[in-house]
Amino acid sequence: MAIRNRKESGTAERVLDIAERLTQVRGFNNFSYADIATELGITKASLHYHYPGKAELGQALITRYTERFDQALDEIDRALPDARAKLEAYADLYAGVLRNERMCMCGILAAEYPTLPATMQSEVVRFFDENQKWLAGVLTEGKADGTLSYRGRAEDVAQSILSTLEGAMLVARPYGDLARFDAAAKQLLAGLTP
Amino acid sequence: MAIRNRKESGTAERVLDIAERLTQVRGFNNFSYADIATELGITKASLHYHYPGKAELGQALITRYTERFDQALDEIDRALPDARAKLEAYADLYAGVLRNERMCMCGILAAEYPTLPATMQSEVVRFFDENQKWLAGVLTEGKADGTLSYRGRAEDVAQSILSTLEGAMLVARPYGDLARFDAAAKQLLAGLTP
DNA sequence: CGCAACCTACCTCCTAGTAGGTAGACTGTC
DNA sequence: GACAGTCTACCTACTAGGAGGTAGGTTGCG
Repeated sequence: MAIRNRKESGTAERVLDIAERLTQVRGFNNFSYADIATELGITKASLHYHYPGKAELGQALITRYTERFDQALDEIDRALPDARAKLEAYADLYAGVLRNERMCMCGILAAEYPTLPATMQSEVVRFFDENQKWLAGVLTEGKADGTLSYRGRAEDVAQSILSTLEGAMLVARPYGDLARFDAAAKQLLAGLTP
Repeated sequence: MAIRNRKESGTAERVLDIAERLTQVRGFNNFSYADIATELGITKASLHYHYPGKAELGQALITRYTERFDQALDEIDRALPDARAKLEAYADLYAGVLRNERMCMCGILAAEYPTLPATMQSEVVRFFDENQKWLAGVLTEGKADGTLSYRGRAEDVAQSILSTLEGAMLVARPYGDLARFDAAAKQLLAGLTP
């Protein structure tokens, strides 16, 4: 296959790479088309060719992010034996984002939520929903295989886990301190240990 | 005392009221001097009389917020008998903010952290530090009076509690669902029950 | 008077977005 | 194989509007 996959090497995708980083570091409202254009070495007008408006760019951003996250969850499901190991890998997914001095994209978009275009808002909620669904599945599995223990509905515990990890990222970033995140994650896991 | 406390009824304070609400709903970068001026019925130029720049306004915002939060913590300390009740009241402090469809100010500022003026950045960290210090005190007290139980250092658990509550607010807001926050808070408390 | 608290009238810079054009690669037809 | 038409990916040059901020004047009160 000599045909280059445009999706992986083309300008449109490189725009997303830059916009993704800027969003995760500064937030969706705190970078401009000019920032991307300068970094890419093209003009603002060319950006509008690829993404007619910032709303469309934003939607493409979340869609790709969610897809990749889903893939990562699939890989965890395939690679790891028990529910507890899956949960640890999930927390490490978040730690990895923080290691790059970024915040979870949907976490930062949640902070900006009321200012986002409607299309982006529903995608953010969908991201959280999917994560919680996956987590609830892992929790149910963990109760069955005996590697996890909790009281109440799996859905509620899943919400709580998601909240804790998003919050831990949020608070850890101003400190620039990964240990801070790890402490919260460890505490979380400890609370689910049989 | 016929002397009206300017700090409580004057324009400067009303500016802070509006800026505070706008910050907690939309973020510090997502409102303008014009927004405040329009709502207050004065001109932008007058705002600059009270707060020379947005950085100064922002600092005044955090300072007042932190002061009030500290007062609330003092009241909890005075009014409530045991550590567990204090912790519940602390979580309810957050729920109250969410009930007003707001996010914790320092939580939303943490999301915007890299874009904030340096003076505001250190105030945000100070807010978190003070909260964690207070929480660590309550946790130590709870271990002594037998109303709370946890493993590891009180400081680490305090970090974890703060993260969970901030995260629960962050995630609950897009859903406009207070129950979502309560579920996470309840889960948190359950994990600290002896 | 003197000062606090406002005002009008501006400025500069940055924002997303648009209009219209172009080089060059691709495609279909004779 | 050549030419016409079309498409992709960019460009220059521009717009309206909004951001924070400033200079200097006015008003009313102790």
